[in-house]
Amino acid sequence: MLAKQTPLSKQMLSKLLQTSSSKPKQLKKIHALVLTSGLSVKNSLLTQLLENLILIGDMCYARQVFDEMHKPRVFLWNTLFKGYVKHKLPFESVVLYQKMRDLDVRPDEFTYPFVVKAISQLGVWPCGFTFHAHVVKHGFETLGIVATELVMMYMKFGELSSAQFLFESMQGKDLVAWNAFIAVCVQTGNSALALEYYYKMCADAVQFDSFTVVSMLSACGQLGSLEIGKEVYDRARKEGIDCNVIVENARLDMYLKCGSTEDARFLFEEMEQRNVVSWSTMIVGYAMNGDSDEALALFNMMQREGIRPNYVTFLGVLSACSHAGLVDEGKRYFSIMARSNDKNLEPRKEHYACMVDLLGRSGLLEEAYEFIKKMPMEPDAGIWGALLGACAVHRETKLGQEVADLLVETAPDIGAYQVLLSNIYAAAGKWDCVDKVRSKMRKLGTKKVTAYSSVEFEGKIHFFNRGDKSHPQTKAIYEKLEEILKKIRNMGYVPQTGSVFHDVETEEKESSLSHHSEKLAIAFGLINGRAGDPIRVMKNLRTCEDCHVFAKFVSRLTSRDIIMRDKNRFHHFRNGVCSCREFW
DNA sequence: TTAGGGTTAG
Repeated sequence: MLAKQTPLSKQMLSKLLQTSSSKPKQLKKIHALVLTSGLSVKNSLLTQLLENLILIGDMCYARQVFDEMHKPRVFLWNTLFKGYVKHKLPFESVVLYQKMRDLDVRPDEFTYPFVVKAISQLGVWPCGFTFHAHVVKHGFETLGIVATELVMMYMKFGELSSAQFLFESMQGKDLVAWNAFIAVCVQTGNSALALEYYYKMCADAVQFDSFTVVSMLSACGQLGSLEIGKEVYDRARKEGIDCNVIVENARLDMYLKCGSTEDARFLFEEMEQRNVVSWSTMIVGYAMNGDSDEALALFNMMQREGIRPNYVTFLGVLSACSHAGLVDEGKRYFSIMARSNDKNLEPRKEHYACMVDLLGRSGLLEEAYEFIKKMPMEPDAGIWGALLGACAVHRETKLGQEVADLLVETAPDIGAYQVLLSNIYAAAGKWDCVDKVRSKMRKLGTKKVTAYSSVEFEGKIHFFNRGDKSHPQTKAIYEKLEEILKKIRNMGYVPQTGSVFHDVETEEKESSLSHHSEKLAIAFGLINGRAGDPIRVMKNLRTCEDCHVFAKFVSRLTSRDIIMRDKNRFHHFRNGVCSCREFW
């Protein structure tokens, strides 16, 4: 198709570029033709080639082509920045920016949105500060789009107050700026702040749209606020906001994250349009809520309906197998992925982590270890963490220690792993080793996350820490707790002081065990909620064994369902039994 | 001829 020696006209080359836009080999040949064509319009052809290369993601080649250009204009620099952002190559962006400065090319209003986003991706805080200064120097700070990117950058760096300050001082914020801020709050785990700004937005009479609704539903899912979530959606409906499949998927997810599989299923059946995200959300949600049978049934139904699963769907399927201890099924699904010709279904690290979790939970620790060794990619902290978790469950001190040593190399500052290791030692009664881990954590300044639980009541979320006495109803809560403890002790409840899953916090005296955040939250729920309604408790960390036993007894004593979401999964307590069947 | 916002997983 490509003539070898005859020089081609610009039009022909341009046409060729259009038709070979996604064929790397062809692009290379055309590139050579452009260079030897002797045409005076090389830059416009190279621009076209550059765009094609960015499209197919060959950023190295794109950079090479860019470097061959004669004095590229700013928009070309911007095009390359855009490519780096798209393909998440922030470091290359910074290098390019430096080159731009060296060559005295003035960035324009379009440059900074890309560059600031690149810095967000890079995640190096001092860099963010420096780039903000550059933006100010070039006078682009007041530009809405740049300011929005800056706000998002600060938020992603965890600089909440700076982000808020910047956002507040933005003049003439439009809907997109509000949505961006609310979305980034949710993405960074600051859902309560997102809620606050949603109310502010309403107070400022800014009309929200479907983007706002999605972020809010997502925030409510994170917070476990079923009431607020329903309220936001109803309001959106009343105001005539278009509730497309993305909104409905977000609503599905909100229901599932609040532990209401009934609401989710009802909606799922009613939905006019369902895509792979809808199905995956349901499967993942069922797995999270401990209904593995339903998750797998849905997966089969999905295939019968000819919906192609994606890698998230398989994460849900594998996690369903893991929570139900279905080792053989898990292996079978994993091999379906491994054998698939679909490049998108190749098992990723997360799938390997799921398999390690599945094997490990079922006590097949050696097999899990072997599985890791045979992985085609370098195991990361998540993989070792899964094995360490399994070692904790099965009190495998020796392997646990080995894994912990490896983990310290991969992820030295993740407190959760240190806590797991110390739990392993504690369960084995090796208190001297426990002390060693603890003092190491202190020395390294490893932060442990403070545990808290929350309950939503009348559109407000009530938070509790361990031994919390700040709630207005403190007196009543503690009295209720004492009353229940007395009653369930008579039913046979014994505090589980030597729990495997005890967090650093549970290491305190037994008296503090009885004041764990989830117990306070349950007591609060018993005082305030309507009889017959389930009590929904959300916990930011994994729940401890004692609270698990406690909740079982309370559900039997009071005939109320307790739905507790911890960091990993749900526990639905009913009449003394937990849906997790002790498998967590 | 370019720029800011949304759903599943982590």
